[in-house]
Parts: sequence; C-alpha cells; structure tokens
Amino acid sequence: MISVQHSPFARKLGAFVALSGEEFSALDLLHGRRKRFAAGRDMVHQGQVNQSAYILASGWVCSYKLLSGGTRQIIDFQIPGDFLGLRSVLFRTADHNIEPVTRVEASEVLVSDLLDTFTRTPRLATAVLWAASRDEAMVVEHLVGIGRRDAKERTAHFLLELSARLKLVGLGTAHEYSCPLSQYMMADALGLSSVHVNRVLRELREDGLATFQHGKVTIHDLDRLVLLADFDKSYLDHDGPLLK
Amino acid sequence: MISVQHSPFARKLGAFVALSGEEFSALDLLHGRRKRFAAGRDMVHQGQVNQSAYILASGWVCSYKLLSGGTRQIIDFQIPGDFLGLRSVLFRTADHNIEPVTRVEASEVLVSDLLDTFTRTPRLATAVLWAASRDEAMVVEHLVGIGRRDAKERTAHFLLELSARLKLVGLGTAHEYSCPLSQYMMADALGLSSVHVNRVLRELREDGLATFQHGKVTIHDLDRLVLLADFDKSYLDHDGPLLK
DNA sequence: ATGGCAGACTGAGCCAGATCAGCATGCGCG
DNA sequence: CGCGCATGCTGATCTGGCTCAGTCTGCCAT
Repeated sequence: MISVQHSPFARKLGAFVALSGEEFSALDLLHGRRKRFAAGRDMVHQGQVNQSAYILASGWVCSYKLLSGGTRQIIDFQIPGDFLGLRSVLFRTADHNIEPVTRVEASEVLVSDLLDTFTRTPRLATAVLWAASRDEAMVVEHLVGIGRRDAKERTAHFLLELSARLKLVGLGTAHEYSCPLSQYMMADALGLSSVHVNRVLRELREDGLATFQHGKVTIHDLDRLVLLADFDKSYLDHDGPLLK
Repeated sequence: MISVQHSPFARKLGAFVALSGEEFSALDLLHGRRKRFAAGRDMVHQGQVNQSAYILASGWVCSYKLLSGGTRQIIDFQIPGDFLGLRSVLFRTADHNIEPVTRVEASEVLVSDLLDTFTRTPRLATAVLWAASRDEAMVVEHLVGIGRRDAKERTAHFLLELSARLKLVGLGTAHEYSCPLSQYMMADALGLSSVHVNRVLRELREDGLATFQHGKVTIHDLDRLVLLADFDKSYLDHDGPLLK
C-alpha cells in the first residue's frame, strides 16, 4: 500500500472503517476551505442557524452551554482531528457555543457537501456515525465524572483523558503534554469553582501524582493516578476496523 | 399519501428525513426479532462483546455506568421508539449497562443487518446519525444540569424533559404522565442521594410546581417550572425534515 | 393474619466544595 | 516606564447536599 499523507480526521475514521482510495479522496475533498480563528472569539453560538461544521486542523477549542444564571458548563474540548458542530448542523440551529481556546485553523464543511458525501459514499456515513458515538462516549464519561466522582478523582480523570487523546494524534506522550487551558476553563469543564481547581491541582502535585503548571501537564505516577481516577481508557480506543 | 402504521422508531426518523416507501420498509425489516425482558435484569452489561442493538417497542429502560466505589450514574432513560446500545455495537464492546425499568418489549437489531441497511439505503444512515445526535444532545443537557444546576432546578428540568419526550410519542400530555421510576433511580440519574430527591420532590410539591407520587407526575404550574429549571426544549425538537 | 421487604419519608450532624476577599505575578500596551 | 488586566494562589466562612439512623406504609407470599 502506498503511504499517502492524509488528514488527522481521515486517519481517525480509517481506524474504524477500512477506507478505500476513493473514500479517502472524498474525505479530503471536505477539507476545501481552510479558515482561521482568534482565541476567545466564539466561532459558533447557541441559536445560530444554518451553521457550517468544521474539521479542526490545529489549536484547541471548547464547546459549552450558557445557563441563565450567567455560569457556563464546558461540554468538551476538541483537539486537532476532531469534528466540530455536527449536532448544530443536523439540527439546523446550534445548541451550544464553540470557542477557540487558542488560535485555531479549521476546514469549513458545508451541510450540503456533508450530506452529499454520505449519499455517494455510504460507508463514510457509518464512519462519521462511529466518530460521533466516540464523542458521545466522552460526554458520557464526563457526565459520570461530574455526577459521581469527587473533585480530585474528576480532575485526575480529566488529565488522563487528555493525555490519552493527545497521544493518539501525536501531540504528547503518556507522561507529558502541553495544555493551553486556564484554571477557569478547567473549572467550567469540571463543574467546580476555579478556586477549588487550584486547590485540587496543588493536592495532586503534593501527592506526587501530576503537575499542571505553566501550560504543561506532567504525570509523575501514572499507575496511582489511574487508580485514583478509576480511569478505563477503553472508551477512547478501538479494536481496529469494524467495517472491512 | 396512503397512511400506513409504522413503528414509533420509523416515525421518529421520518421527522428528520422524508423517507420513501422503500426506506420505510427497509426500516420495518429491522424489526424482525421481537424480544421480551423482565424488569431489573440487565439486558446488556459493561464489557460484553458483540452485543446486538435494540429498538424499544414498549416499557422503559435505563442506561448506566458502574463506578469502582459501587455507586452508579444513570446516563439516560429510554422510552418507546428509542434506539438502544448503538454505541455498544459500533465499539464492539459495550461501554455501559442497560437495565429494564419495567417489563420491556424490544426488537433485536443485528450489527450486520444494521450496517447492510446503511450501505443499501444511505439516507437511513444519515437519519440514524441524526437520532444519535439527538440522544447526544440529551446527554449534554444532562451534563450541564449536573454540572451547573442545583438539585431543585435539576429535578425540575428532569421532569420537564420527560414530559416533552413522552408527549412526542403519545404517552402523556404536557401536564401529566405516568412514570415508573423509584426515587432511588431518580437519584442515580440526577447525581443526588435518594434522601435528597425525596426532599426536593416535597419542595416542588409544596411550591405548587409539580407532584410526583404513586407513579404519576403532574405539573401544576408549567410556566414557573420552566422558569425555575431554565428549560429550553429546542434540543428535543426538530423543525421538520432536513433531507428532502 | 402476618411476616418480610421495598419504597417513601424524616431528623440530626457533618463535610466537600462554594463564595468572598485579597495578594502576587507576569505580560501587553500607551 | 508604569498602568491595567488576566491568571494563579491563599485564608476564612458559609451552605447544599450527604450520611447515618431510623419510622411508616403498602404489598406481596406464605
């Protein structure tokens, strides 16, 4: 097989469906219009209609929901190779906000192109369905954490999940990665106050488990951290292509 | 157009994709093997491989995850017309448990049949993707609730969401529906203790907002309840078929 | 009828995490 | 250069929801 340089997105889908050359090129076609976004300025916000979707090429973004009280809950962070705003497209009106955490590059995907692609290359629809399910699995894990894990376990789990995800796209090792999030953002994601995030991070550091300082996460004792967080990474993995 | 009696599932998908007769029959074919399950005995549990999916015909089920500490978090309840275990099928190994809340009837859907259907009728793949996104939207709303709403708001939101969902499949009105859940189950879903669920339900009752007693939920003051819960039902709705 | 059991319900006391208030640091910018 | 602002960090105090430890009801099964 000839080795071609595909997008991280194509690589990710390829992990689930063994894609043909034709299918790969259909995917690469979706990457037409590359766009740039500045950190902190929402790319999409709740209620907007006929929004496009995006495939994230570089940088981090977060998706969040605003509550009437002025607080927000971050649903998830997206890293390169992730698909953004699929729900907003299928529902025609966006049900959440998307904010770039850093400067971001992303390919805009028009609804029509996406739906056409599905009709012409059905297996890609299945592949995207798989990717969406994987995202849902992450949200579910997040839900479980917020519902039933205490602040320390939850924070540990969060650091471990990021580690596993980043490693998969080649942006870090199991023990170290750089992380552009502020403690405020972590608080909004973990359902805590930023004050408490600060204290929990200090505890993890003092326990010799993990350090998050100056934009860098270092995991000192992976085994004990996994134990503390009750972390089972199987929801992020895949056992190789299901569809041959 | 000739009126045919389709399954609730087919009706739901039809709300998103205007389905042809051929597509409807492809869907109806999926309903081959009807199965029954007793309340309280898990249909699927975490870690099981090569599980089938199900389309729920009657009864309620819940999907949940077990934590190492022995507690559990209920992800969501499913009601007739809902699809069960899609993630478990696409991942080959189940990442959550499914427990019937009541006695249940469901159609078993084999992976192979599902994937074949997608390949032969691509628009159905898109429709299922839409349904999966709707489920994800519910999980997201649940996540937001647990992360940022207090017990009373969260409980109110929960009662309102069930009301909207049940009404859609003809199992209740905006003001009343029957609900087979125990306070223990609500606690596992809401991330609370059953003791606290009890107190919160009493408060809602005393405030004249809603009553949940003897398996029946009655909403006394819809407007105030919606206000309290900050409930926006748009994530459950659809503005008519996106794919013509 | 009666014992056993699941579920609803209540009170007392406690603790994880919120809130409030303030200080320290580093960095972009006029 | 020095001002303003975002972010990190800390102590003190308050509180929502948990835990423990029950009671009460209604419903099966014997």
